[in-house]
Amino acid sequence: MTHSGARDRTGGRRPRRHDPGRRIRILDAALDVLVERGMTGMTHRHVAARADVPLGSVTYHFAGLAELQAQAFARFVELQTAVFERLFDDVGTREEFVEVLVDLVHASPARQRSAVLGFELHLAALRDPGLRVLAEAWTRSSQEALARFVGAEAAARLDALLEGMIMHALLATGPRSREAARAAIDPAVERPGPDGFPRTQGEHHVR
Amino acid sequence: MTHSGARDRTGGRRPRRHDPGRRIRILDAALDVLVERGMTGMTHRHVAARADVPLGSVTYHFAGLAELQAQAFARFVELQTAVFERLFDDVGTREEFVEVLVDLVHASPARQRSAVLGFELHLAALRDPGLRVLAEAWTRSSQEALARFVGAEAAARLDALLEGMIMHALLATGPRSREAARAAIDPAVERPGPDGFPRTQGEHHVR
Amino acid sequence: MTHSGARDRTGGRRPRRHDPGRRIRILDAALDVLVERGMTGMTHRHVAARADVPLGSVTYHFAGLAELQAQAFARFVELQTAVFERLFDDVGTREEFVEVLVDLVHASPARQRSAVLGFELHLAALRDPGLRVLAEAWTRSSQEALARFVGAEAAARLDALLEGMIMHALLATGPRSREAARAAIDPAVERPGPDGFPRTQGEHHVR
Amino acid sequence: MTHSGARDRTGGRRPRRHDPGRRIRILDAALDVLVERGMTGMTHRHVAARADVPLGSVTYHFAGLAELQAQAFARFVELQTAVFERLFDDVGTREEFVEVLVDLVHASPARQRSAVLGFELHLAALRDPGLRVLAEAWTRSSQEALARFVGAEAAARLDALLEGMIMHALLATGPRSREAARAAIDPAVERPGPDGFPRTQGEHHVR
DNA sequence: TATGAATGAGGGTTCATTCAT
DNA sequence: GATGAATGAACCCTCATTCAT
Repeated sequence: MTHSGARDRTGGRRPRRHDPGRRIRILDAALDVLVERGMTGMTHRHVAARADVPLGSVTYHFAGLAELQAQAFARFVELQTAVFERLFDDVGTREEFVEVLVDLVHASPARQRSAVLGFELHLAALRDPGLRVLAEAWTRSSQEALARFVGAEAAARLDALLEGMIMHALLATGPRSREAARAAIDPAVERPGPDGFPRTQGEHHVR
Repeated sequence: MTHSGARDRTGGRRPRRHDPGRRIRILDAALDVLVERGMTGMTHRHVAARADVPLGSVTYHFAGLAELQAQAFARFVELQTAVFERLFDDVGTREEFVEVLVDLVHASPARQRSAVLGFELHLAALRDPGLRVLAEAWTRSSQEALARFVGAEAAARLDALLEGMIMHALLATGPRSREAARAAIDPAVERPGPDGFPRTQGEHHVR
Repeated sequence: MTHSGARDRTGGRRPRRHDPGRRIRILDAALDVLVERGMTGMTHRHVAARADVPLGSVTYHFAGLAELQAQAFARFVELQTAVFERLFDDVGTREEFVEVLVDLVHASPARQRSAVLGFELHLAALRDPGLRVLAEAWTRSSQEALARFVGAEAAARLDALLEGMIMHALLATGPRSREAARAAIDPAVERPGPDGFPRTQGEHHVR
Repeated sequence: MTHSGARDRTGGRRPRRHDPGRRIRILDAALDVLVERGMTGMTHRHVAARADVPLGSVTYHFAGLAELQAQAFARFVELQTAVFERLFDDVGTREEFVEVLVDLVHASPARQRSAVLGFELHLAALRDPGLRVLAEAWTRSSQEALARFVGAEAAARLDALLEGMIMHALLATGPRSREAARAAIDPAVERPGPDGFPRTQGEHHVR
């Protein structure tokens, strides 16, 4: 098995001559499949069916399954980074910051989707170095977004706490109370120093 | 063509000796495979090869792949619960408790293994209600172990934090510093009340 | 494949030491399975499940699947011959004879069962000479039973007609009218000669 | 282990040329297998071997074994209907008609083949409603062909008689005498009415 | 004696991938 | 450029049969 010329796993978009939307549609379909059936179910055929394109179209646009997966994860990280950034756009006070984080761990369908994809990425990255850079990029961007409001170390801690809480929330049968979530998150958010809140203003152009 | 149009299957030739304990060995092999190749690689063949038994032996002992997976996860939860319990056997002070938790998030190979299995279980449970009860049992037993030293709510928070940190540690390329880990964990462990530490003494026989 | 010592396909009952009923129960279960799932479904396991005996019990009492099938068919022929004989026990007149035959082609559940088994035997016998003697025995006994009332040639014709009608009746969706059946059968039954009806009296001890 | 934990299937190497007509060849091979090995032997692998195509080719062209069987039976009915029609093309008199029918029950190899297929279809249809319509179509077309020469009720009777005789002929060890067959068939064919023979003239374009 | 354990063949099916069109 | 046909590996699973108990 020669890996059949997949570039560096995330690059190399290849054809794109016309109908450029099709490539994106396939990637989004791949993420849908990933959410619903897991890595095990991520096959050319399932993706093609989901994207409503012929089977050949998937193999045509992507050099192999591994590349399709890598690019799908890349798209996920890209989209998710933007979403995560925007999440804090209206945050002005510490209370608002905490409130957004509490929302974060509550499993709306959209949240659920991205959480599942994130965990799939994490697990896949454990065994595929090519995906590892994506996972790290995602973690870094998350922590950078948090670091607009708390210190770097606190951001890392907070990120870990949120990740664990989200995982627990995913599996919880009954809806978790916001109060419990807030009680967990609030202490992990630093009190604002004399320099106000948020800590750092300005540049948060991720990537 | 033989004497009849009947199914011409000829039976096996060399049945191996009676081998009690084979079931368990298959389950352990299944967990090994799960760690190394993920859910995607968890096939009858890989498991059989890992356990060094014929393919038919795996299908003989387990009614289907789903049952093999479920029982493998069940064995993981059972083993891990005991391990987790024992982790705190020698803990007498708050400092020792924190130290054990810091160890926990540092990725020794054994830790890494159980962490990966735990995350795989979490993800699999999302799509399989039958596994959900196992995942919940695992979470509950973890939190109960922690709750010997901190309150129930704190235990839940601590568990989430640890889970997130372990996942981050799994993916981190360089080794994390113990100090950073301690700085994250320590504040999440309640100060002992007037009733000393640990909170609850005595019986922690997990069943 | 050496046929593993099956006697002459129909003989050789083998153990019968105690619980002699079990062997019969297995054969009857085999016929049940044959009716419901066809030759394709006639497996040791299905038969064992149907007879409610352990799998090993089936392989123990029968030297191989072919022998089980052969003996099951033998039992069918034996039972069916007796049933067919008895069918005409109360027949005294030509009209009664025709009426019994009309009943015969009407698919009561019991009829349906034996018809299916008969056709399965026919088809299986095409490819297995060992079964062919059974099929011939069955045909012969049927025609002999009929020949108590009509001539030998007429019996053969009548038998063929009945067989074809039964097959058609099996597949017919709606219930066939008795009149149509009688209209087909009646002309195929000879008018009684001056020697009365039935033609031959006495010995019909089928063995 | 390669670059990833992904499914490590390597694709095929030497796709053969585009081969229209392969579908049909597979269906014909399936019928051959059905004749020789019965329903029990009708497997993807046997059919593939018979058609001299790779296993994957059979599963590619047919969504499942059931569909392969259904389409094979459909092809049989289609072909056989045409053959049966043509059988009577040169029939002008009642005697010729009877003679053709007598031929019919005599087991030439080609006859044998279609007879076996027909009986297999009958039996399979008993357990598969999807095949039932095919069996009915076949029966109907047979009777319609006969009904060109005799009345509808007589056609049904004649069809049943022929079917039974063919089955008996299939199993008979020695060749049956034509006279016996004629003696059975002739009385079942109506005497031509005043309108001559055949009853209906002209167009017998089946479908 | 009777039965569960064990095994390798083979069952239907899905799949990544290649190639001709 | 884009796609269906084609293929062989591997998938899960069932099976007849043998053997130890």
